[in-house]
Amino acid sequence: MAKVGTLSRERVLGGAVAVADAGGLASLTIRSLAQELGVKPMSVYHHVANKEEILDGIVDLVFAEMDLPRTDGDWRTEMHRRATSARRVLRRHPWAITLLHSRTSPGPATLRHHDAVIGTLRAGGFSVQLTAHAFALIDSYVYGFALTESTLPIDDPDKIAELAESMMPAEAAAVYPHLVAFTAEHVMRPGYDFGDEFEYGLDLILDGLARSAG
Amino acid sequence: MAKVGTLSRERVLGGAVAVADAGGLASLTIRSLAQELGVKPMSVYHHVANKEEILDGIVDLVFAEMDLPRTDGDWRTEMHRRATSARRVLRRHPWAITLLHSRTSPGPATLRHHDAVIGTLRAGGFSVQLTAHAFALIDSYVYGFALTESTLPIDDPDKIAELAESMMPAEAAAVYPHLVAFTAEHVMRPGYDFGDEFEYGLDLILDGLARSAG
DNA sequence: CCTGCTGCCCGTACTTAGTACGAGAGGTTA
DNA sequence: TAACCTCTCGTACTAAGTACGGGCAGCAGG
Repeated sequence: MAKVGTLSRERVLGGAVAVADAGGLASLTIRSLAQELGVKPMSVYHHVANKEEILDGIVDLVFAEMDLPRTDGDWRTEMHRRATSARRVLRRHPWAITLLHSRTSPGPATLRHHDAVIGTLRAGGFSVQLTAHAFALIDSYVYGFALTESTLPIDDPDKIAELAESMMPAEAAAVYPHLVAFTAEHVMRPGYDFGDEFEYGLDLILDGLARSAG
Repeated sequence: MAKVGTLSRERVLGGAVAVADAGGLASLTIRSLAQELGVKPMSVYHHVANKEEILDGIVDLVFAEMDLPRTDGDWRTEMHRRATSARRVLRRHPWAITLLHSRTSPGPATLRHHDAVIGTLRAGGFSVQLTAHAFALIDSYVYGFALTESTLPIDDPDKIAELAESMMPAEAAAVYPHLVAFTAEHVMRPGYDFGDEFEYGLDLILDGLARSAG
């Protein structure tokens, strides 16, 4: 698509994010990436060793987009802000959610992010033990929520009712009575938005942690 | 590997789970699956339409392994049991976690599972609204935790310290002070096991829900 | 007992993807 | 000007999904 100046590692990774955003992780191939960058496939390999390195690189780019909590701020405010930001970023790059966790070589932005989270909790008076609890709990929730959310046809609540209906033929009511009733009474109501659940869970978790932190 | 009798959809899906368990999702190819089943690649296609259908199928097999909550039991006990079971199953089949959420056509075991969860919450006195909250919260936590856990070199806590050390060169202490300190004070302690965090978070969440349920 | 149908298995081959190898173009330095 | 980099790309090999059609085995009806 856009071809400006020379290739570089930054342009390669930026292009990779653009391709993944546009067509999902599966559409990110060396060839599609090269086309996006206006070069031939093998040119890419002068800036990254292999595709793995591209994946590691875009994961770090995604982490870089998330707000860092401030160590000197109120822990609860900061945790809430960073969780909300993380979720927003993962909504923008749904492909990143599974990728984040399949990579084992974290980049600098990733490490900086975790450092800030731990630092904020410790500064907020959390013991090492409680920091570990909070870290695991909040992260699991945020990623898990994003993961669940990513499978829904986002940005179009109307589609959800449609989808739900197609998944639930009439016979289903006999076999899955609770699921069908729940869908009818809640999911298919106008104004339903799964994303609204995020705040509830996050607040419940932060309340629980606040109680433990004393 | 094992060749007994004729091929069938069941044997195909069972073989696919075995291959994925042994070598990860990436190792599951039509060719590797055929070899596991003792047949040639194209034979598989007489029992499933394509690879997508295999993926949908093994997701449903995984759901089938999880304990169902009992509608007539105490909601808290049942939710705890099913969350623990789900986590255990996902530990056994780590490849399933991301797969669960990339599939959009749920099978019967999947639907039955969700039906039982919703039914148990409603029977436990949860309003429709609160059921939605609880469902999203618990599931997000369980899947998110499993996702995080799946990236660790499981079943070998000693390896974790080693890994942590390799990820943290000496210079890192200056750039990521909190992360390095936390790792030294907590992660690298003998007896550390990330999996232990699961109970803490689950109890905190169930406590919070119990408070809301009144 | 033969004929033909049907279900299952497989041989062949096409397509897409990652990427090794090495050539060549252009600029830089000695 | 010659040796050297740096970057790009042409060619081609390998692995994977799977379309297409052939062949075989077992069963049904004549």
